[in-house]
Amino acid sequence: MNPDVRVRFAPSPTGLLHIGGLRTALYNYLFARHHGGTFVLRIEDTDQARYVDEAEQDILKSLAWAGLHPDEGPAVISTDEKTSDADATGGEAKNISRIDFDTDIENGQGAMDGEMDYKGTFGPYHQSRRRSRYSMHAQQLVDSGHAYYAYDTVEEIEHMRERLRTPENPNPKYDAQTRMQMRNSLTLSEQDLQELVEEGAEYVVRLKVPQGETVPFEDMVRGPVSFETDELDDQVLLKADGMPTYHLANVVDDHEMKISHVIRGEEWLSSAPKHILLYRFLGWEPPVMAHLPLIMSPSGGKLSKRKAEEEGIPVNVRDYRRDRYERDAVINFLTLLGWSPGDDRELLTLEEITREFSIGRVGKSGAIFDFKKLLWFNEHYMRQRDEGELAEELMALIRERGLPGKESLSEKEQALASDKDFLAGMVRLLKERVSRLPEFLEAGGFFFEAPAQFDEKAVKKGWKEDTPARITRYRDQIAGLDDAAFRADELKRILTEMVEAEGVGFGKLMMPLRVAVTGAGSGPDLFGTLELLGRDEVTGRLDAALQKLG
RNA sequence: GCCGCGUUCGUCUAGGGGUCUAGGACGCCGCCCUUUCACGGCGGUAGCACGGGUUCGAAUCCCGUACGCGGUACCA
Repeated sequence: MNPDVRVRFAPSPTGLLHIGGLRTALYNYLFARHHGGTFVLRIEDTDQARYVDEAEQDILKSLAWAGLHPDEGPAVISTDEKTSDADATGGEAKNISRIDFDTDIENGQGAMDGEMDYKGTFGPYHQSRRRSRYSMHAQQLVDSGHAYYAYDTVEEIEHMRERLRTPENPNPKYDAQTRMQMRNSLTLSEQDLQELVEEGAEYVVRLKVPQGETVPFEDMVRGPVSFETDELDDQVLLKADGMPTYHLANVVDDHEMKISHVIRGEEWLSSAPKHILLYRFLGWEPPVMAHLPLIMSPSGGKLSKRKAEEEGIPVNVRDYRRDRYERDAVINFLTLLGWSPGDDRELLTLEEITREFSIGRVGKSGAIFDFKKLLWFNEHYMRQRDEGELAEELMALIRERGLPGKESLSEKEQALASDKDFLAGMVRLLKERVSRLPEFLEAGGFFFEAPAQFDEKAVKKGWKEDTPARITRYRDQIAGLDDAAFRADELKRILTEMVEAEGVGFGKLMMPLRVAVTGAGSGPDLFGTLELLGRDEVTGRLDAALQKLG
């Protein structure tokens, strides 16, 4: 147990939580829990232009759904959604403190104005509320000669790039070579500078990257990595709107929040040297870094929203929540996308994973999102669950979105949809045949309503001239059964007796019976289905089918 | 273009010089079970990117090539 281990998940509220983001959060969580450390959630809302209002709530809810409860960070505000609080390791909730930030409310962002609930004492956990710290440290960097003010407009920078752009160098940098040709505190005269300040000209603060240095560091996933400073550009640290860029904010916050390990996606690897430089110039000890391999789309490349959707993969965690994926399945699947316990085990609980997790066993190469495998995990965990529980979820699902392909529910459907025993019966019959909860409704539509049409192929194959007579005889037999006798085994007994007496195969009667009652040529156990439907419903459907099919 | 990172069955991976004629899982195919379809059981298919080294011996170490991915913003 190492209480000094402090990690953070630091999403930007520019959109709904991405499934790849969830994995990053998961690995941070696992690392923290494994070491008995602290899992911090920090909101990196420094990009005003891309801020999405609902994003933060979505992040909070998605993490809660996944069972990854931060020890520190913004508290979940609305609790309208059913979430499982079962934290596998029973991570005790730390005290919730109500903090009032007088100096940091300078940039109120609507609902985030004023007081806010945070867990933990290193807050505020919104970067937009920590502005004064960034400008203070930016100033410190300027004073120590490691950063400078730049007054170039975006147009001027673009002109510089255009001027210098060649086929060999398509993206000229603002660096040691070019900065002396630009308008900044390194090139402008004292007087010009003074004037600019007086007229309140917009400026940014840029990192003054030293020349000819090698920045080596040890990555927990990749081992030794190094970059040349000549390849880096003079990264903007403080934007013209006064907000810090990710690079500054992330370094300042990680230091102030005593983050010991930075575990993030590989897309950050190339900016790691800039961060190392910042730590050095600020006189701080950098945290240990770990860059996780990316999750890839089946067609290659980062699993982007567009790509994923083209390939039928849900990307937003919200999609998984909405379609009632099993939490354990998603976690199990995501865990194994880049990590393995080192042996043949694949079905692992959060508790087991937490116990055994180590960054050392994280792979180095990108992992393609194998949707079919996720489905396999989902089936596994779903089938393990209690039928009554699944029935209740189905009930909620129907209440939320009705039945597939239906505008509204009839009175009868309404009644069935709120009959837990009926739904549990459906679950029992369909459990082994569906991959996701909503599929119960798709595969079991006939439980709610008699078939409007009959599968053509099945009719052609099973409905012969002598069929109606046989169906009628069976119908009449079971119509005489009282409620207690209308049971699967009895219904089967009767049918068996009948086909044996007639000297024909079982399917001769079973098949058309299935078509008549369910409309399809295949499906769940027929006799269980008949029992669940009940005598009156079954005989009614048989009468209707006899009429329609002749 | 430049920089960085990576490369074991279609996919996720085990493997860290000999025990590898490379193991598991998903997928796919076949067989069995069976009232259909599933589930389940059994079996099968398929891989060390390529080329050089090092070594008695390389999937494992080194170099190069190819390919892939990421970065190259006043986005994160």
